[in-house]
Amino acid sequence: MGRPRYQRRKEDRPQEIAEAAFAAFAEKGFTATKVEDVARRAGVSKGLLYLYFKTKEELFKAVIRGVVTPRVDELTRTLDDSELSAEAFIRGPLLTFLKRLPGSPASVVIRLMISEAPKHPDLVDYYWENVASRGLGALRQLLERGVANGEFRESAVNELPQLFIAPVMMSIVWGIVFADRSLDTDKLIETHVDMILAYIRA
Amino acid sequence: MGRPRYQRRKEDRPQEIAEAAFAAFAEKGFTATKVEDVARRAGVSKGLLYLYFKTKEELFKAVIRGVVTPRVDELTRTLDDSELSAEAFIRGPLLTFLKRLPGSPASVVIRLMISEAPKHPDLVDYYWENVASRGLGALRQLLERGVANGEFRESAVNELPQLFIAPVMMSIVWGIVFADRSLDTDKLIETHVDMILAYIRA
Amino acid sequence: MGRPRYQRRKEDRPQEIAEAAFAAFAEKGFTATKVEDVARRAGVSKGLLYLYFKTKEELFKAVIRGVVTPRVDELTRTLDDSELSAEAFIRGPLLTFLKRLPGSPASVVIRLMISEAPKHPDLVDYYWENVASRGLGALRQLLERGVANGEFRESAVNELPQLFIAPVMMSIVWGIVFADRSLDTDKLIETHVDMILAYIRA
Amino acid sequence: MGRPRYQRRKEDRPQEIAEAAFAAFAEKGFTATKVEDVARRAGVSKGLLYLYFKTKEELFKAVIRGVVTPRVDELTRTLDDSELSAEAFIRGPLLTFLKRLPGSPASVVIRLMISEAPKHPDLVDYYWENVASRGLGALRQLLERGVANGEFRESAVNELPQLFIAPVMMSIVWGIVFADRSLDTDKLIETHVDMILAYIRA
DNA sequence: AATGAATGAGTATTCATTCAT
DNA sequence: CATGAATGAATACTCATTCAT
Repeated sequence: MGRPRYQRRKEDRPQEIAEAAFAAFAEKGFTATKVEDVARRAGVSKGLLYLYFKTKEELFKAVIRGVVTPRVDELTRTLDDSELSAEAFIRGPLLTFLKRLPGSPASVVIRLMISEAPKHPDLVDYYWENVASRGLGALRQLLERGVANGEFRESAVNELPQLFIAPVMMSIVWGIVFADRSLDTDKLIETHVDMILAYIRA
Repeated sequence: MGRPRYQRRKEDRPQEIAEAAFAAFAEKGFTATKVEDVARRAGVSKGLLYLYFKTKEELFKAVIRGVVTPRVDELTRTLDDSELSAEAFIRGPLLTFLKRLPGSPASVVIRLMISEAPKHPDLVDYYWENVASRGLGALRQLLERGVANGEFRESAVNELPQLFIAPVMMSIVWGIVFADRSLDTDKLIETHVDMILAYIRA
Repeated sequence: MGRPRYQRRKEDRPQEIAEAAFAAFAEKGFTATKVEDVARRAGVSKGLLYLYFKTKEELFKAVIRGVVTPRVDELTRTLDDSELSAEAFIRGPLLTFLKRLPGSPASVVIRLMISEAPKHPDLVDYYWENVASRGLGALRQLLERGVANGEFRESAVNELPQLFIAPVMMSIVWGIVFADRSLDTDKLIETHVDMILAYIRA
Repeated sequence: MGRPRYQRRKEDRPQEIAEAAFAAFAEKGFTATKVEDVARRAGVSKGLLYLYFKTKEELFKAVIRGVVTPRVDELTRTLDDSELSAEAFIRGPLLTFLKRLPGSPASVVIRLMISEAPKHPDLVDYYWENVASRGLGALRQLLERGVANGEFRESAVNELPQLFIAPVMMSIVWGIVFADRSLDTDKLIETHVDMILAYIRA
């Protein structure tokens, strides 16, 4: 009450609010989350929230961007840096990355995108440009590298990098809908990657 | 104006209303759909809607059931009837069935389930019992038949029939989020099935 | 269902509906009673009810009149017929009559009048003319007879026949509000009458 | 128009709203009063009303409590303080108190209790504990004091303190139903008290 | 005469947003 | 900057009443 936590500076405020909002959206979804709850969670008044975010929608978009951008940067950085063979990269860093997704904030973002996409076309645009097309592009590049150095044969998989994502999406959706009815997510993804590699190996 | 204000059509009403509701939910989701809109779409007054469905939630559940039940019945009937080898069945009727899903009402149901699951646990239960577990059970049976008559080797796929569904889910989610940014859904599913068969063939 | 009960004749219908309405009003009050419930209770369709009573209000008024009229007639007849001395009459038939009121339909009518009076001035007029003023007039007459033949002294009671009714009203209101928290109604009324007689005896 | 649309007055609001609500309930009863009307009367928006009272029912209960509590406190205080003989007390402060009731807010509360009792059992409980049983208890005590110091004889009145209230209730009900058809309330109550005293004097 | 399907005005309640302080 | 009191548009649901059959 009396003491501000962490000697708060005004620069942190938007970030703090966005985090609170993310947590709230993760729990209840966008529509069901009340602006007041977000403010309370952030330890801030409603008025102040509106000082930084013009509307609830603005807040939503900011939150999505805030979560998504660093994550995609991480992915592309990983891909760029790698010195491994394509297969070794897929079995190593990529597999690790994919297996992490279902339990990560990314899964929350996907849930939010699925629920809200129809009402937020500009958010979809943003997501497309900054996440989907970049991610798929990176995957495509990886596959092409594999073909170029004789590891992989040409195949339809080259044009459908979504195939890599499919079991991740399956796991995420399963988690959203069936929460408690457990599915061995790791095994699903591993088997899937194994299968792809068997299929495209030269 | 042109039409009579009063139109007795007791038998058809529930069905008509449910169809209008399905269309509305498909467009805007459950929460964003106003009961009044559903009524208008059905060419009916709000009051009449409430005569047949006690609450908006009841209506929702009825709609889901109405879409889901016949579809699942179709699936299990298809599986039961078949005289084909497991692989022939997968490449034939099953592939056809899977390829149809992304453009079908099923995809709407899945979107609704994803958005509303957290608020409708009983609906999830219903969906689990009548769709998910039955569908997965049928797939598992099919794979076991393949193993039994020497077509398939024992493998992880047997325990993860979700792998069959993954590209369908991917396609559906893609369609929800990216609507217009086309994805060759058929090819995705075909390639995926091809890949699975190559993987599990004895 | 198939057989009409009691070989119903159309002449009885309004009466039957009114009785059903009275029962419903007694249970839930006027506002809380749905026209549909009345119709169901009467074993009749809503449409037919509206054939006999133009509005719910009409029905209400008819019901009040139907209950009230015969009861008042009984009272005035009792008073007119009597050959007894005033005190004997009071201790006998009148006391009996008063003690019966709290458990009788009259008490329902009073509850309804209290709740609905502000919205039904014409009903109040009817009630005043046919019940209150006639009843009070009869009581006044009785008291005057007692004075005339030397039983009672002149006193304020003559001008306030409401004093006779007071404990009855008290009992009725108590019953409405406290239903289960019992009050010995009979004793209350007896004591009260005893007290009055002691007070006015010459 | 003239007044500012915004008027911060946190402390007073609940009180102001409760008063407006009391006035509205007094005029039209609970059910017939629209929340919007209460808000308008209080010069406040619907939303603000709901900030202070969670539901219309809550508001109702708060109003009843607000009116009832001070009045009962006044009564019990009066009784406790008195140094008078029982009869002097009855003819003095008690008579004054009783004569005031029919024109006071208490009468509104009683009307509301009569109309709403069946739907608000918890309100009845509250009323019983805080008004009825306390009031009757005080009266009983007073009568016992009179008996103890030889002023009064033992009589049924001791167990039926409701007898004191009867003409007050009669007056209140008369006022509710017949509003304009005047009744000399004061005289009714005075005569009644006179009568009781004559009856129980030792 | 009799039915009950159909209507739609009416009402409690919620919540994003504003603005006096 | 910061607050949270205040606003009011939006929405699910009810029920007296009508009218095609």
